[in-house]
Amino acid sequence: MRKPTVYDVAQEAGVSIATVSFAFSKPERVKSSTLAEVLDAASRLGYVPSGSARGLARGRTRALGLYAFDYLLEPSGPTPEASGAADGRLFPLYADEVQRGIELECRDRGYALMIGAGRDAQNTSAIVDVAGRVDGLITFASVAAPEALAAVAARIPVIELGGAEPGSAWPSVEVDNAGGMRAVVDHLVDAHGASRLEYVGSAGSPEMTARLETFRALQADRGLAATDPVDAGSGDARVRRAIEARLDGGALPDAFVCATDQLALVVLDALRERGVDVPGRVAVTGFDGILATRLSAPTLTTVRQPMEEIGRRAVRMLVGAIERGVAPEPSAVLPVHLMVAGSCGC
Amino acid sequence: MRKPTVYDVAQEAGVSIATVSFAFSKPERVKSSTLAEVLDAASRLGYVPSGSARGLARGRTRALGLYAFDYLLEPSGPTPEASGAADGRLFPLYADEVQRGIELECRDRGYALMIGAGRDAQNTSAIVDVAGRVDGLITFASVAAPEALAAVAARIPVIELGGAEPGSAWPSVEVDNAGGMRAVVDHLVDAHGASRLEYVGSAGSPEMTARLETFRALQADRGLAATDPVDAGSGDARVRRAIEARLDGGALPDAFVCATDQLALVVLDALRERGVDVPGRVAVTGFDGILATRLSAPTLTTVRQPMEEIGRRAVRMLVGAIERGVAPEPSAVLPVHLMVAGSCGC
DNA sequence: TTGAAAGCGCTAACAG
DNA sequence: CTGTTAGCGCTTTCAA
Repeated sequence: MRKPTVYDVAQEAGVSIATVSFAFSKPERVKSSTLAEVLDAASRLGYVPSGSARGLARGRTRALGLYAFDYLLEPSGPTPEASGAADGRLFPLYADEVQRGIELECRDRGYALMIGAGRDAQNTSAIVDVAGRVDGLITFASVAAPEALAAVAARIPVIELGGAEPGSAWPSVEVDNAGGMRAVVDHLVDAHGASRLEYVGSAGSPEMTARLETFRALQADRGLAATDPVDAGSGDARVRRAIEARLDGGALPDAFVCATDQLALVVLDALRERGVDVPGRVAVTGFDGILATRLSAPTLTTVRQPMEEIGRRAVRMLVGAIERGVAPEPSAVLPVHLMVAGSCGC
Repeated sequence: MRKPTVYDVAQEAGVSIATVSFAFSKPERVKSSTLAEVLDAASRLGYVPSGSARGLARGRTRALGLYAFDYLLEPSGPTPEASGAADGRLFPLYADEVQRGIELECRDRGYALMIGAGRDAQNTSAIVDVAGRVDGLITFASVAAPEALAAVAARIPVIELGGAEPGSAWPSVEVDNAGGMRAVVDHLVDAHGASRLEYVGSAGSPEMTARLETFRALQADRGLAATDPVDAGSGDARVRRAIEARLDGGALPDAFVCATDQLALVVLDALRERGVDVPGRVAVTGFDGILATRLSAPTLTTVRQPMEEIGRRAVRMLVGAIERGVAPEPSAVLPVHLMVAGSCGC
């Protein structure tokens, strides 16, 4: 007597399977006495409707998918030294905050959230696998192979967080990276008189590219000396080495403008190890506004993204498209805010 | 030409649907040239297999479910005053850390995770809804109606985090609440000579009950004066009021032993508002070991639970049961560690 | 208001 | 190695 189905419930209640189905999906269409009998029979049997069968028959699942980073490949968060604690990922990072927004909005809209993550970033089958189970998919920029995403986007609405490649058939939710970078550079130059700025970061996603390009354009616009960006690569080692090199060569800029908070925290830590005063001798800025920036010493001047709202917005766009049966609305660009703190000299 | 199916792919590749199916599920059983043709046809068409159909036919979904708290009903985290910041849920809480462990282990095991949360805690249909879509379900203690859980547990393996009611047909993953509470009380009494201890917390879940009962038993065993627990209820107001009352009456205990870190942070904050020195005039202890305890002033002495491991263990138990087709192994009890910090006087 | 019956897209015997 | 053929459990016209 395993796994009772509509047939079992129907038999138990002395009705047809159609009535059982109606009893659950459109209770108002069933005579109330019949309804009661069906519900009673169902609970007596411990009936649990099959989501798969329902999804197949309906053609919709009322679930959204999130294809996330492969955590293990991610940096483990602010370095222990920088955060003063021994564990790995102590503070919530950008992706965690965004995911939280997604979870909340899904709950609000009555959708379940299916989280999938492949072991290797460009794994086509993993993303297709989660796509096959949901009515709409959210993915972080540049974690899925574009061809796989294209196939998925042809079937269900897709939203890429942090900017889709230009020309993509699906929209994105991103922030005003250029505006944020401009606010940082303007502040550094206008309020603190900095002129030699060095960028720390690397390309790899539309967001990172936008930040770097904007930084370069600003240097040019303002007639500041162009500088080679410190390529962060993956892991902290390269950044630390680059900082060491600057120190040994005696060539410290007025400020390190970092592409992310995590990088900025590494820079801060590398500088502290060498006893370099921040912001006295060099300023440091971040980008994202994760919690750890408020707890570092000095606190980190950064650009705060509305992370929870990014997630919520993506869900709203998806649900709107799904329920109206249309393509999702065009990409959204959310505003950012400069948060001045100790690391720039304020 | 919407949503290509196995039939479309089969036609495009000139084979039968069975071959298409095999090409995806058991590639080694298909001649490699045929396999190539099928895969090629599939990608040409942008084929995305239907998870619903697959789940229905296979009888398994390779997804696990997590029925979470309804976040909005939750306290919004350490109070802003206590954490010194303006936002709501700034720090990851117990449930967040556990969820993280679940996500990681699911990813490691190749399972997708389906997250569901009802608007009202005892909502039977919401949990049954997620249960119908997955091969195994994890839920936090006391968030789901026992009858609903029982029905679900009769179909798929279920694990309750934080202790199932005695006599439940499903296992739980919990921690050594008694041992943790004993460590706290022993430390307070033996290392700090405290004798008048007041408990802050309330019942409501097996874990909370275990902590309170142990506290009482310890008071009795050690011949300490029995005290009425401060019933925390929901929200901080009652706790704050209780603290006020103690202060106004001049009757401060030697220590407030709190059932959770969040409560302890509220107590800490209420005491600070009144200028009461902690630990000078009264000690305070928590339970859980969330991040915020390391950042409060003073830092909080607490009992650290292996939160990530709790989540991981639950997933492992579930997957083991699913893949071996047996009932899950019996409940697991994980160890805890006393973390002495500033709030007890150390 | 209820029932009969035709799928939804895929898997897995079982044949060939 | 590949094709035929039943289902898997539910929804949803269309009739009654």
